[in-house]
Amino acid sequence: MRDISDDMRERLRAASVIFAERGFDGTTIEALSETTEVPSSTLYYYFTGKEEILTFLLGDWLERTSAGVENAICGEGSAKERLAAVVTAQLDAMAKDPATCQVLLAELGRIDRLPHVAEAVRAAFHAPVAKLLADGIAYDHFRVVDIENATSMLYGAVIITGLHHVISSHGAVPAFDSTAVADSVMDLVLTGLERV
Amino acid sequence: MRDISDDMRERLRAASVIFAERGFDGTTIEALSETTEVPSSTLYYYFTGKEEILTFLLGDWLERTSAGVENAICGEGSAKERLAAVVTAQLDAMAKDPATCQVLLAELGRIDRLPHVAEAVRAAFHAPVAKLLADGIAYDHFRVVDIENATSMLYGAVIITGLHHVISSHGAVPAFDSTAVADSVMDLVLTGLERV
Amino acid sequence: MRDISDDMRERLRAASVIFAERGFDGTTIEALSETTEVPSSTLYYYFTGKEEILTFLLGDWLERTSAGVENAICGEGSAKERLAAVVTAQLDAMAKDPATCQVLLAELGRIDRLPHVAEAVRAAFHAPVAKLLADGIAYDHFRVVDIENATSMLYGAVIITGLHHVISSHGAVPAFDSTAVADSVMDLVLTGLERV
Amino acid sequence: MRDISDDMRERLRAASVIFAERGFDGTTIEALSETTEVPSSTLYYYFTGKEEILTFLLGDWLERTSAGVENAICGEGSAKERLAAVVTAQLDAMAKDPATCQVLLAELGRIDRLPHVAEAVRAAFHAPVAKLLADGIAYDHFRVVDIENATSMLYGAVIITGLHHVISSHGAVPAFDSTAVADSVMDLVLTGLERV
DNA sequence: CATGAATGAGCTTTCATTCAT
DNA sequence: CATGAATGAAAGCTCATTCAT
Repeated sequence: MRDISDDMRERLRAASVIFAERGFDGTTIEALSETTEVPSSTLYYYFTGKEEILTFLLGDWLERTSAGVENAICGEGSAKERLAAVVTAQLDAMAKDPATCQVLLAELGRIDRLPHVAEAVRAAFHAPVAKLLADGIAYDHFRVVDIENATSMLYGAVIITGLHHVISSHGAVPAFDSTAVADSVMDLVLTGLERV
Repeated sequence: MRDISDDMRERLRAASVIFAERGFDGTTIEALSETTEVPSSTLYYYFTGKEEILTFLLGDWLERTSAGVENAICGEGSAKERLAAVVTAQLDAMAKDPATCQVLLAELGRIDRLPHVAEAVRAAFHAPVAKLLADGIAYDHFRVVDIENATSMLYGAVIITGLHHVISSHGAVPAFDSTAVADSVMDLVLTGLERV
Repeated sequence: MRDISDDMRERLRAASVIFAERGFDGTTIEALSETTEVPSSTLYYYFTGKEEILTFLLGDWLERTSAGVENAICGEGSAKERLAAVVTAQLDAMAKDPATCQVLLAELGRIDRLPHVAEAVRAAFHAPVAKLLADGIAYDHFRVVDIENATSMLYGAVIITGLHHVISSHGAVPAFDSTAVADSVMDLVLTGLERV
Repeated sequence: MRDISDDMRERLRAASVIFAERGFDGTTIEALSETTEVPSSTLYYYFTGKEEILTFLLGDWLERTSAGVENAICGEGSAKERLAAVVTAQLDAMAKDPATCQVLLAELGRIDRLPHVAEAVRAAFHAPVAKLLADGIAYDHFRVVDIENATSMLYGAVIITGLHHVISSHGAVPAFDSTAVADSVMDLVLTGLERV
């Protein structure tokens, strides 16, 4: 993958929408070429193939997401507050770029074949949550739970709820109010369903 | 789709594995033909195409899952107990047929294009949970929460956690201990993270 | 080809229309099966294949046409009168069964590969005309012309004019007034264009 | 259809022969590819399919034929002389490119599905003849006849006679002496059969 | 005798990818 | 550096045909 000029980066944004609408295999290079107005052979000049374009788009988004999450995790506050900030950052990234987030989730099944992306997802979604759960337990703010399961559950709750709102939004940007959804998520996650 | 003989139904089971390994688009009819030992033209005799085969497999599994869930929801016990039973039934279906469940989740992004399947997923996963949440709130066993979000979260928590264990199991059947995972899920969902 | 029962013969009539509408290759056995309400494997029981069905239909029609033409040629009257009767008989056969006649002409290009049919066409169209031309010249009723060319021309004039009317008729039966068209054809053929 | 380079145009000539030998449906893209030495995917790059290749070939020939006919019709001389010139031009085009002309006639039955070609046939064959018949009648050189029928007859006489000679010639180029055949045709058409 | 079930053979079509310019 | 032109490879799909019953 060659260095991507800012202009090219800009044009490529539109490619996410095509991937989101048609899926990876349903998307032809020609379609990407038409949408981005970059000749297909030029796409090949910059990328080694369709998969690398996908990787680039996902990587770009995950990088930005990671940055936001990183920010949240390093902030002040208790584990609980920082966890809320992390979830908000994750949902915010989804709300702001619904197309890319939809692609990511649609291609979850393919992600094992894209180790670079899998690692970035781990870095942006799993790792911060796992860390804060551990911190919270260590500092006695959280109950002692199975961290592995809890991380999966939180990851699942966040992305599926986010995806639900992304799909319901039919392409609006931002797709939903990330703070409100994050509050709703955190409320359940922290307090649980049960009336005590 | 013609009537599927029992023999055919049996052979088709193997197709799920191929779909799980390679994804829908990565799976060729020829591959299904080789795996099932049914000539590709015979597959076309029974199904209109690859998509109908996928629909059949998912439908088959979702039907069985629905049956288990239906059973759980109709049982005795409080909303809380029945919710636990539902989650256990869902995770149990996943553990017992990891390949099909993996296919389903890998193709979540495509599911809008398969309305029949989308409806079956709703019937097997969303609807029962939404109903029990409403019941639990009505009978004052659960706190008042946003049912839409809570349903998405629970759905996400269950399937992503299940999927996590399915993938970790590398093809073992059953893929994981569904009761143990269900307990873990229910613990967090009912009580929440926060130490009180 | 086995003996065709009258019932079968009756049902097969409808097949001409399909051949006429879709052409030989565009017609599937399944389409013939549906139209005739004879199962495709039963068609194979009676015929060796699609081509034999076509041959049967054309042969059937050509036989009837030949019978009419034979009648005309054997009748009383001068070569001129009998030629008119032949042309009328040919056009009449076309008008009465426009579908089959359209198939015949659409498949003219294939006819060399169906020697049996080619021979029947010769018997029903060329030979009678050639014979009457020779007779007419011999009896000094006709000018001396190149019989080969004149036969082709007359054949072409008759079938193309007939086809023109068949196509214009859009499926009506009879497709046109064969006597009127025959008069028109004979007028030109006998007298020529030139004002003398 | 993309712009066809001269080289491509040259290679495509050979395709007519295949179409003539095997008919449209009997001709596979692969056969065209082998004959023209153009890879089948390249054929698809230039044409949308087999039908467009046929259309191109027929269009090419009809254009040239039309040019010759146009020339004849615009020439000096009486309607009679110009009609003879038109018929000669038509037969000459057939003699010079027997393969394409054979394809055209073999696919006459399909021509309604190729409106562009049907129109070109009309322009090259019917229209000029109809016009000259009308002219000849108007200037009192021809008897008053039904122009519609007479045009069909003349069209039929010309193409069927031409086709007869094309088939008899077994691929020789030119396939026959167009002037001689045209004379023969015109003799009959102008003077008629009847001895007066 | 007639037919439902099954399939071998093969064609059209698409597309990722290359490369000369 | 960027791209228009070209193509190899492979997939989906159709259908004529067979045969056990």
